[in-house]
Amino acid sequence: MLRKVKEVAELTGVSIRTLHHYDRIGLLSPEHVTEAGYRQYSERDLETLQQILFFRELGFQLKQIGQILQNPDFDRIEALALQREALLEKRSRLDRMIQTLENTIQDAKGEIEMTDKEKFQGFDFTNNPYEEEARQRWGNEAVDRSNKALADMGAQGQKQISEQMEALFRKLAAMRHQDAGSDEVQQSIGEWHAFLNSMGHSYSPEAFRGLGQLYIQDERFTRNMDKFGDGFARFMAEAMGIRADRLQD
Amino acid sequence: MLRKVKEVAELTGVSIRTLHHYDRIGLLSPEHVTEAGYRQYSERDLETLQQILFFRELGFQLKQIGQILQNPDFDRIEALALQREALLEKRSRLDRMIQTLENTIQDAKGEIEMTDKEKFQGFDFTNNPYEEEARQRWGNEAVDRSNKALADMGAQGQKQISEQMEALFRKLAAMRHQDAGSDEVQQSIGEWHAFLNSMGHSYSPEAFRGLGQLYIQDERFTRNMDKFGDGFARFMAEAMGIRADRLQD
DNA sequence: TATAAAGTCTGACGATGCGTCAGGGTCAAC
DNA sequence: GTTGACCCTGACGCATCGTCAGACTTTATA
Repeated sequence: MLRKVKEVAELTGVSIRTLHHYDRIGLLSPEHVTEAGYRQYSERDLETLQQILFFRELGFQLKQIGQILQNPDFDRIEALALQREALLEKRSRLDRMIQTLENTIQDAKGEIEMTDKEKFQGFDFTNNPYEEEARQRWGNEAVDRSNKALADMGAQGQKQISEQMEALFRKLAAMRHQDAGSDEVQQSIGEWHAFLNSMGHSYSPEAFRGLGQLYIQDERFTRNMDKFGDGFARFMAEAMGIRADRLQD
Repeated sequence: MLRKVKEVAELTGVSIRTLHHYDRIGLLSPEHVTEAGYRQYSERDLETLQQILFFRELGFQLKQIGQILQNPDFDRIEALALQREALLEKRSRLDRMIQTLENTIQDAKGEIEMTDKEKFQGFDFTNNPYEEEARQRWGNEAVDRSNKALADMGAQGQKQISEQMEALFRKLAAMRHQDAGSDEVQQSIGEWHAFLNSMGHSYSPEAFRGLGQLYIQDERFTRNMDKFGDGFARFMAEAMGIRADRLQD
């Protein structure tokens, strides 16, 4: 069943102009177009649109959304699950804001006292929902560096991503005999997490740790990583928060 | 205690550039500026910034926020209370989205079936959080007309607001012998609500009805409105949803 | 106290995500 | 075959900052 723009617009709440725009930028081109150039949206197009709207709600940029959707191993159900987590997170941020607001009201009435910091709880407007967590865990510099690296990449014409990854891995591999908990290591791990997130993966802290598990449990990963040096996979896992005492020796 | 930009930025999570911007457009100019031109934000500035961020979170445009804040009878506590309501509303929208998402996951797995409409529940991206309610109650045309009128106003140089209000009142007054529930009257009431909302007041449906109460309970209002015709205040109250049987005769 | 490092300023240009015409074609119904 | 509702493609505009660049000020360090 095919629908024209107006119908889609009414059904979904986005404007016709928005649909045009998404078509133009290649984010969502209707499956069919009549000879006269009329857009005809299929059921699948609607699914895609729904995906787009979810990601948009989460603060992703349209360009990123496009990349995510056309990624060959994009798994819709997995994405939905991730979005669910992110929305829940967003809701708790809202809850914090509401709490802040209620406190502020009492503060304004002179009933309680608030520090300035408390007055802005819940107001972090980072694009990536997990970025703030990352900041708290690893400090701002690492995240900023990583963000900047990405910005430069986008700006100056797509310096190979794998190159960046490898560089980061080599850097980490060089530290593989240090304490996995050391500041230096943790900084780089932070960069790694931020890097993954900015690639559109959006790992929550737990998911990120889960990734660490994978590095040592799935031997395809292990083998690949150990190319960077013996025991590198284990080192990474440890650095990513997998407890050493849970690793079999 | 005065703070410089960086400190404020870190405290509140907004960028320095944003602070510059808000200064430039006159939305938030720091109370003090050093001889060298360094911005110095006072405690009150921070309060204002907090207000701004709340309104921003609610989707207000900076221009509107400016108007609201500099309105002489802007009551901070009242505003905070209104914001609280709006945030709660926003949260329930989020809840609806989460619900939609969870259903979609099941739908994708083939466990349940969803209509297309259901797949987009919670995705209305109107700027004014109450606009959708207004649309449901009074239909799109009235709201659109009102929005357009405002747009024109802004565009073509500030046709006097009071003029618009009066015109609308006169139009309503002309109908004051009709049934307050008639379509025609309700349309105009819809315009009135939308008009108030777009002025930055953001009346929820209940608050709007409360306003109706005011028209007949506070004699300053009553007197003023009855200038448009005898019994106009009562007519308005009724049209705004105050039940006739609660009016003393 | 001199110098470096960190912070700040003011332009100015750019990006994002559409809104909003204008001008013109298409479709369905009567 | 005319009307009215829809649709199309430009093209411009706008809000809200991001992102330099170039220059100045303040703070920390040696």
